[in-house]
Amino acid sequence: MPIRLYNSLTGKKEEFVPKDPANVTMYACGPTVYAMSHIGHARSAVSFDVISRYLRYSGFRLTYARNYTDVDDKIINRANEEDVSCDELAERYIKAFDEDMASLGVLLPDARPRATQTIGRIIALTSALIEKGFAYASGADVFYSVRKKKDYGKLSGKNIDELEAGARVDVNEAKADPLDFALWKGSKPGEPAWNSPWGMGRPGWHIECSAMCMDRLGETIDIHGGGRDLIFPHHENEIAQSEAYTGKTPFARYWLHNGFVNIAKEKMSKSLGNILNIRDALTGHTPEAIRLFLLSSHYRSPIDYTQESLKDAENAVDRLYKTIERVDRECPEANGKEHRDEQWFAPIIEAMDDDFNTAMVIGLLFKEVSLANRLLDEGGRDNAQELSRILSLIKEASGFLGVFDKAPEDYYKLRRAVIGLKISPDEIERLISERNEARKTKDFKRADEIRRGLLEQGVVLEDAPDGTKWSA
RNA sequence: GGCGGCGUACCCAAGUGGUAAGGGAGCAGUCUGCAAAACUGCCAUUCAGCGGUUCGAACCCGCUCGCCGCCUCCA
Repeated sequence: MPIRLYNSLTGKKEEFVPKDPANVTMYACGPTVYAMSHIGHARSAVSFDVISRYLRYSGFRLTYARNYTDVDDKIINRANEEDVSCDELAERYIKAFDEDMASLGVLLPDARPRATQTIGRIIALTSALIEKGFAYASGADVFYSVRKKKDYGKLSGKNIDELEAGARVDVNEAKADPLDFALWKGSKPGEPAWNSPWGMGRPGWHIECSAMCMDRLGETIDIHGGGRDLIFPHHENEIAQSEAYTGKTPFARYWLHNGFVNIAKEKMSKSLGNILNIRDALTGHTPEAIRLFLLSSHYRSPIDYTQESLKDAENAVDRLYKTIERVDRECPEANGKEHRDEQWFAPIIEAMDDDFNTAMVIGLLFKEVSLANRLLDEGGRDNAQELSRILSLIKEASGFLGVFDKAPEDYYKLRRAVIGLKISPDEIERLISERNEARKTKDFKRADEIRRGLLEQGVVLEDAPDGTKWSA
């Protein structure tokens, strides 16, 4: 079964046929590093992380690049506000972004180019576009002329005349046409600047991605991704300038765009003050819960972040690890045996092949979790074969989902740290013994008192046939 | 105004032509000293509404209503 994916360029789900299956290329737009990254950045990164993992899982040899845009108006403004250099500011937020991604289990892309390290290529591209007649210098600025390429608008479905009528574009006398966009901007004193044929200056917004992309992956790539909002103007402009430069169409064979994360049904925005940083989301929740939350909907759908939806994800992760732990305990012989069964795994592959339908995969996994518990209730050891199959299945899927890949005890350790459990495991064990003494002498009042006390501190007790278990 | 998307149970969410996955919540039962967890059963004759195509539609077409995104920086 081939992979099918939704291509924003054609508006259809298409079979994925890479240019060269032995060397698949993917580029995802990374953050502009001027502030802490938020849950929306996390969604984009997690989506393309899963896609890259799955392409590799499917047998493609993939080169995946994700950039940092580290020169930009917003960075300059912020750096001025804080009275630090642009480099220092960018460096700080690149580091923070990397840390956030690592905690969410996002693997490092093969290449992580920075705009400021690709200036030579940007200048070369800009010069070439002028030579080819697609761009023009105006003072110290260089603009791309959108009307020069007749298929401008093919990604976003816009046409130039309607955009013109929209009149929401800024008026700039230096431009021949209000819709033209800057490839190169002459810099004011104090701004980051590089020497160029047009004087000291810096790149415009869209050109850096074309440059980094070509630099790392070549003139035609297989997959180009990013958030939905980048379709216009960013990706539209990337297509225009790249195709004008190379003369090759298409620049990217498949365009993939992830949906937004809304906060309680509202778009995150500075004016609403509802931007949820990854770090804030990470206090009080395990990274795995956040990742599961993000993967519980299809990557193209909008999702709504609420306290409750996170709690749901948290419960689901707990349920899964609790079940794995139970299998380990009640049927140890199920563990360790690799039991890859194509037949049983087929529905999961089918779901992933269908435009990376992680929500479906998660549904299928939880069906297996229910089955595992039922088998254990019926007498685990008789079902070792079946249980080991389920364990293998979860392990296999966790490889590309990036969740459910820990040992249960590691997960619980992390969870205790996240919720800030004050009481020590030793103290808990001591109280459990005390309670079990009380239970033996039928002093249930005392026993319940201890249980209630622990519950108030976030510790839940379970009296199982083979002893009392606790969890946070 | 232009372009695009969405509307599936109390909540979240798959399913896109063959008769409604999964999770959470809730209710009842098994187990338990009581709980918790797990399991079992119940919980959408129906997929915003109305028409149409079809042997058959949540899935295709048309219209209506509602919500949202992009068109300006944005993941």
